[in-house]
Amino acid sequence: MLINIDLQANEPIYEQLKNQIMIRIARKELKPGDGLPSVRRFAADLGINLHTVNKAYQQLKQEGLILIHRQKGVVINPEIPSVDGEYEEKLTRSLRPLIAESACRGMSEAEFTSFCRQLFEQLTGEGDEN
Amino acid sequence: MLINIDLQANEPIYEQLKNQIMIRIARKELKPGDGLPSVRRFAADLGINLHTVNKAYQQLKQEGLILIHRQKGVVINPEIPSVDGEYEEKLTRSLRPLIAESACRGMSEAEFTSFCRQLFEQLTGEGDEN
Amino acid sequence: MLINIDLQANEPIYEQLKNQIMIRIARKELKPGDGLPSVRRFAADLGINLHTVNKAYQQLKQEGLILIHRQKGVVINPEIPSVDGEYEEKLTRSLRPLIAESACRGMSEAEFTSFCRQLFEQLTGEGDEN
Amino acid sequence: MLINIDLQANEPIYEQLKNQIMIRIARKELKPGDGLPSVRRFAADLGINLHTVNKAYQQLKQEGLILIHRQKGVVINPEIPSVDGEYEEKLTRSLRPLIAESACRGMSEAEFTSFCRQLFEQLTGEGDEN
DNA sequence: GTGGTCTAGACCACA
DNA sequence: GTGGTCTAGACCACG
Repeated sequence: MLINIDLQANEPIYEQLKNQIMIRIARKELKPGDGLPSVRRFAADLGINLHTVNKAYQQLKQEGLILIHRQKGVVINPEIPSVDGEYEEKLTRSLRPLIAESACRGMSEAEFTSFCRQLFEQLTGEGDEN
Repeated sequence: MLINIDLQANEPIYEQLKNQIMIRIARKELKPGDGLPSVRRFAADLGINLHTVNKAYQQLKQEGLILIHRQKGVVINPEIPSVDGEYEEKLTRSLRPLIAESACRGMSEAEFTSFCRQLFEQLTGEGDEN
Repeated sequence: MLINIDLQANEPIYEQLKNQIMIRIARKELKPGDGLPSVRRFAADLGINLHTVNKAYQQLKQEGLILIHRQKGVVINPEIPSVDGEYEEKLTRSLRPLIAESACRGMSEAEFTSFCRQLFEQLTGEGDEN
Repeated sequence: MLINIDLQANEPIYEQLKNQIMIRIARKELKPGDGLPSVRRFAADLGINLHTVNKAYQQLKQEGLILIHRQKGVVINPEIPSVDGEYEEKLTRSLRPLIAESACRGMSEAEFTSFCRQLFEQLTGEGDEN
């Protein structure tokens, strides 16, 4: 579990943690059923507070990406819920301002989607490195 | 200047303001050289704090989207700086977590880029719809 | 806002708080749009920690019962979401064990529903006292 | 004894066990005098900890639903105590928040009691369905 | 040992 | 002054 936390960043630590876990799931470095460290263990490893890890876990749990299992501890949900209307709405709200600013700066639709495609491949592709 | 501010949203008000102005620029409802209301005027119109409008303006200025003249007031920058490395970095940082979560939920690259394309068109095209 | 917190009870404090607020909404002592104290104020009044109040508020917000408003602070949601399938499921999960135990002890269906009816009236009825 | 334990659920395992046993009693699948597996046996069958089964049994015993004989093992109490004031109090404490939340969401008294009636029938009637 | 809860005290972004 | 975030340290229920 190589996770890099930037304590100086504006992004809250629990958000960084959430995002890096999601990236690892997308990249299949973390597979459904895989275990995650306990809050205490993870907090110690990362040098952050236990509550901060807990907050990240709680949110991932609520989004259906992980399960908090009474015996096995924390595991990646084997059945991550697929995209629904609610998620599309949320995604739209996040994406719209980014697209707007890019358009302001003269990016064309093709350039923007190509930029996304690149990032997507970079994130999920070459998954066999692990 | 029809601006909708949602005081309940998690998004800070100054961000909402920034985003809506950028959307209007992208949509060409606001064209280079067009004027924006004064801080005081805008704050009064929207029923929000003067400092909040000011914060949005300052950030838009720093990103090069608007110019603040001491006398002529606030205008859309006729020469909005195009995309540079710094902006691409910022965009990447924002986009990556969104892509990661979408990938986790089973969205394919094609679906994601198509989703973006749709939003892009909706935002820039047919600007008279809203 | 007369709220009684029992620090000795098994029920977590934030749950007690949540429940008492919901009871007051059901009883129309708190009406849509009414304000609730700030977390700090409420915590001081109740003699509990600010985070405990915050936890109760966050959960009420997520259930759609309150709004956390950027200016006005915390208010009762004017449009509390009505019962949906998800809520019915949750209600079923809570109710089933209670019904099962009551049935074990010989309560008939009529007795149980009558018991509920009484409680319901006691909770919502005589609402004009305020 | 088909018992389903959900290790991911928020509900403690011993509670799940207690509830499912009570449901089976209510449904007359378990009749007064019927035997239950020994703690060891049950724990092994369910793949859970021995202490967990024991905790469920102890609570059921204390509530008068089962008897634990040193020799004859565990049996359903032939004379389950009927509803008393203490139980009514406990039931009220559990029911009140559920009623309050339902009322908040616009459920009428009739709807709530009808919901309960349905659950009650489903639980006690037609016991051979599951 | 695990997560759940609570407390206390601190800093920051927002308005 | 408000909520949002983070830290630290503590106790308890659960398994």
